[in-house]
Amino acid sequence: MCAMARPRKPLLNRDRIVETAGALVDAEGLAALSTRRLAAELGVSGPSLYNHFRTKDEILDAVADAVSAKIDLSMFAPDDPRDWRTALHDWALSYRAALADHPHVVPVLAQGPGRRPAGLKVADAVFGAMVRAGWPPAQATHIGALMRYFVTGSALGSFARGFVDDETAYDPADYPHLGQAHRLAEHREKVDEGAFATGLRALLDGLGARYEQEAHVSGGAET
Amino acid sequence: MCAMARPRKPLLNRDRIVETAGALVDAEGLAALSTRRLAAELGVSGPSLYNHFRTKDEILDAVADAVSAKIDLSMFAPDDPRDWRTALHDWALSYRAALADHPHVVPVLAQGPGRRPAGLKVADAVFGAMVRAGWPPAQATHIGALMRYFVTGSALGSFARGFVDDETAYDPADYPHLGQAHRLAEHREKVDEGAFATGLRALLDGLGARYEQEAHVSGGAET
DNA sequence: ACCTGAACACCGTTCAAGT
DNA sequence: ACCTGAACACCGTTCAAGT
Repeated sequence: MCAMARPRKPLLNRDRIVETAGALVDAEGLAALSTRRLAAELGVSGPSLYNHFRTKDEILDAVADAVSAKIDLSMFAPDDPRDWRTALHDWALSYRAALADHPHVVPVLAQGPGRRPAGLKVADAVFGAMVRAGWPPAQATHIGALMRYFVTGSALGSFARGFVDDETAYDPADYPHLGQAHRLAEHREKVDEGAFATGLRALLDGLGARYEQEAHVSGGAET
Repeated sequence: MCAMARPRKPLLNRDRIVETAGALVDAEGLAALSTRRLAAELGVSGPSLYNHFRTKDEILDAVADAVSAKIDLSMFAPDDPRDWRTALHDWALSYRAALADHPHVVPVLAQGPGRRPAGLKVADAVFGAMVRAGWPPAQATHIGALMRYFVTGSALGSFARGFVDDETAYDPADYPHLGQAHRLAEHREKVDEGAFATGLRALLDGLGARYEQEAHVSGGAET
């Protein structure tokens, strides 16, 4: 056959690597992503990847950022009609949906944006919108942070999936109130979505009360 | 020297393994925990660990459960005077403090209790207390879940640490509102604790409003 | 510039062998 | 029962060599 060294057309590029890595992580989890396995999937040898990324972690960062890029930020645009409360609500749903589609990537995203462009765009958009709505910068920072806590926490640890689907696992003598815990696995989605909806509503109600109470009169822009 | 095969007194036991593994993870992170490294730290050879744990993951589970065991649950005791709102608040602080002491273990804990006894005790206590306070079981389940989302989310991704301490990292053309983001690393703790306090307060205020609104009269089951 | 195979220093786990 | 060294099938990454 032809001697393999450098093809005239590159076999690899960053996009193809990120796409394949993402598919692998989605299908089999973070542990399945090894440079050798990924390279095999791409039809090249392991070290080839290092012509396009400096480390495996950089590949994983790019995969994570591709997930962040799917989060809807339109509600934070200056000319969007939604008030800050509705904007946060709609954003949280889109945020959670993006992570729920790629649960294995959540541990990476939960660590914060770092230098990932799409992750930074998200942080920038929510901060800017909250300040425009009248929140003091310190509070706007807190809101961005606490929303991330809640959304990534909910996406990372599906509550119901956190219990084992095995009746004998939860001895009533040890855990008097967990009699039905193994049943959680059955209606997993309902529990997770219910808990998320309840928490989001409580969070926004609580923030709303604080907003009104603390009289955010504007010296400049107003709602 | 003496031929090494089986000492009359076992060199290893589960507690010693878990303790050393926890110290290693705390000091150098999850990636530093390898069976060979851990064994070396314990003065034995790698395979010895398999006499006490079936897999490395089981060791990690035990390390995580030791962290859960440090969470204060006294506020959920039936004879404790604290109302449900105060109990949730105090519990959240203790919960977060336990995780903050062992940040590298949080990704494991965030996955849910599984079969870990201390993790299950936590879930059992909060669920029991919420039902006793008058919440319908479905809502009590949601409360346990959403509190875990928020606390693990906050412990997993320190918001401020999620940004890079490098002024050039955040180009104002790309992120118009992140001008001071690199400064977050400076007052890291203040930001993280402020965001946590703001979120916890909003969450409890929101739940409180819902509790009153939905008339949880005691004396029997309620919708 | 971009790919290769060989090599280095690691992994988790199994297993027969020792006491 | 509990530890050992050897072995298996893996890792991430470096590097000289090829085109």
